[in-house]
Amino acid sequence: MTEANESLNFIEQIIEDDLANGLDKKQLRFRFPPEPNGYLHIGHAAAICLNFGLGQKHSAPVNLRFDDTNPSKEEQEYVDAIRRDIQWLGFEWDTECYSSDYFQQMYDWAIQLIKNGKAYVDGQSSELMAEQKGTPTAPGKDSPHRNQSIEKNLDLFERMKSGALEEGSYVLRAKIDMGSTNMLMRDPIIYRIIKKEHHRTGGNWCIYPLYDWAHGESDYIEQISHSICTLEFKPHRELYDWFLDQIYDNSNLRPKQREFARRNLSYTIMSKRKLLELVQNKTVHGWDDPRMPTISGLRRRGYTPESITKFSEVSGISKRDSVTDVSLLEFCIREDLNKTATRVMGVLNPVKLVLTNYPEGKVEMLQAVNNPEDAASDTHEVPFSKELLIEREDFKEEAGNKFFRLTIGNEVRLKNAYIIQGESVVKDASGNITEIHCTCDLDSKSGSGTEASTRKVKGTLHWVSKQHALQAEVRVYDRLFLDEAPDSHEEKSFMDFINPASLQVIKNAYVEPFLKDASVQDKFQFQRLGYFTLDLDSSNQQLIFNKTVGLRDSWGKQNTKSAPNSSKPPVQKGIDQKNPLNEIKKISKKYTNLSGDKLNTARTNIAKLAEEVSFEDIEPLLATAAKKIGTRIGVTIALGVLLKNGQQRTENINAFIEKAVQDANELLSEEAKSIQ
RNA sequence: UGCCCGAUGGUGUAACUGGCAACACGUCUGGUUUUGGUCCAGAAGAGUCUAGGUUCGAGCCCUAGUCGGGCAACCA
Repeated sequence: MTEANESLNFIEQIIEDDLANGLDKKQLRFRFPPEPNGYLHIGHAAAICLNFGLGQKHSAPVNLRFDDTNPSKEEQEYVDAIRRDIQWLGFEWDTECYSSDYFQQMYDWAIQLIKNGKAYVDGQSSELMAEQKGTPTAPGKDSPHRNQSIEKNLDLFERMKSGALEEGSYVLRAKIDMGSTNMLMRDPIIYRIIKKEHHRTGGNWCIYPLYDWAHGESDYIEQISHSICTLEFKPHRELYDWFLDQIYDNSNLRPKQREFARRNLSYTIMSKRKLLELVQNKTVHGWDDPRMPTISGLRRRGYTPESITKFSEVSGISKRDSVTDVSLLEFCIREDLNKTATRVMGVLNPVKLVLTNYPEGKVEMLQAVNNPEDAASDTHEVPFSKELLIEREDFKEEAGNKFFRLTIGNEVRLKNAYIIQGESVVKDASGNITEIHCTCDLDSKSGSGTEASTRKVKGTLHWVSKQHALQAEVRVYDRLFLDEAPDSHEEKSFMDFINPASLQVIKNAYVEPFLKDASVQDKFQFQRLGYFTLDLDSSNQQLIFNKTVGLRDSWGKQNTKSAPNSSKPPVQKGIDQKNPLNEIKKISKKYTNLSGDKLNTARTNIAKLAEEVSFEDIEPLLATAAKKIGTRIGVTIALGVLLKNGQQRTENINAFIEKAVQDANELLSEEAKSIQ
């Protein structure tokens, strides 16, 4: 069961309450109900972790149910992708279900509804029905077919089912209340005719139930105790319950629907429809493009299941709409990969470095620790030679002393190797550096234990041996959108905010030969750069890495001038509240909650602030409601200061003080007496 | 001019169900470090949308308002 003081989110609380009120914990059962019309994304991960997490916590089964009631949008490809993603996240479902498996049962219940006079067939146009539906502020009008005979309804419904009627010509509607304040209760449609192959039932049916009819009834059939969905379904709950009322049998468990807020991530979108658009218009290369917020995109990018479940955990569950900063997700993957990723060296933007005093043709194999965070980790060998490649940004001919890298005349350490000193550069005709010449302190080899090897130098650079390095392609990703909430702008489309530089392909990066045998999805830390994952486009001939996420970079941060992805400066929203009167009010409001030192401090602060206010400021506060003790005390203290500074006593003041003196609150009356 | 949700540091969540607002991310210092990473130590940052009310005491309860979101698909 739960730990004593662990705080529960409101969904867990509801379950605890139900259990406390007599629900048998053996009856707990949850479900995750995706529609197979797209890939799962990081927002779904929240729902997956919630439902499966609840299952784990209570040892209760969780069904995976495909909500496949609309054959015009759903495909087997999506079913497969969804199954794969959930399994990859590490969750196991109890039963794999399909709403389509219940079509017959739902149909039978629909007949029952008709026979009970609770449903009717309507043959009006959708335009006409929409018109009759009214608006949120105006009630609807009854359909002319609302009261036609049960026999006629049965007959028409049978003809809908048999395929005798045209697609779109007739629907079955529940007979509820066209005047309801809830639009969903205004005789909602239960069945429509769709003459299209279904991915599971093929051509068996040409009528398909709508969400509201299918979902709750599926929950009931599966005996789901808690049907958890997102907030936009809140108004559906009334209908969910109404439908259940029609078919519910006392001997069964009655599911309940509860809603939580969907999770949004900054700088991306979470709508399956819009993600599909990105795929179809080729903005990205597919649902699993590493820039996509899909589970499969994140996986390909290099995110681990642990990082995603951790993200869901720390993000929490609530009922208010919010946008979680993508930096939290990045923190989660760095945290995981820091502990697990093998450290290697790779140079993305190479420049040649020659060690002038290192013997021509000599090759040394140096030892590199695989992961300093893991004491049990092994080492691997890295070849070292006279000609190396280093990162172009790691060298400047001259630089200030804040630059901890290579300059002419300065010493730096080559990671796992020697300390070197910059001597000279070779440039091409246009002045670009083509070679950097250095001398190497041959006594300073890492791990040799010599005095030279333990010398402190200002910086450490990563490098690869030019003749041994493997050429590799590296794909560097930036956020897909330039706006924090790209689909929140009414006047603009999310497409207007596409980041044109979201993908940078580096064709000629060089990595150490150790990576020759890396397999797809292997994750590495390229030291000083970030975490990289071998992409599935790799072959024996060509290594291709995805940059999963960079290392935290306090140096880069100082140097980038407010690029689009730098956070905005803190807003000084308190500035106009800093006026002394407001401060006094603020402090006063809480005055009676304080005691001891805090009380004294508050009193001193009010008195100090009072020096800066005039009686005109204070005067309106003399009328403060009797109950606002704190404010009255604050006013009294301030008044004391003003009087001391020569403020004339007025009738108002005297009346205020007199009333305060007589107040039951001691703090107040004492304060008032002192200035009486 | 309807109904239903929601409102706590920059962001996301807490607050033992009414007892002097906590955690994480982010930001900023300092220390350690053969990764400007990690790790360690510390700091700044909200008085809980507003106004009334109930209470000895309100972020939690009540009332009204403000702001944000949802609701008029034969989508889910």
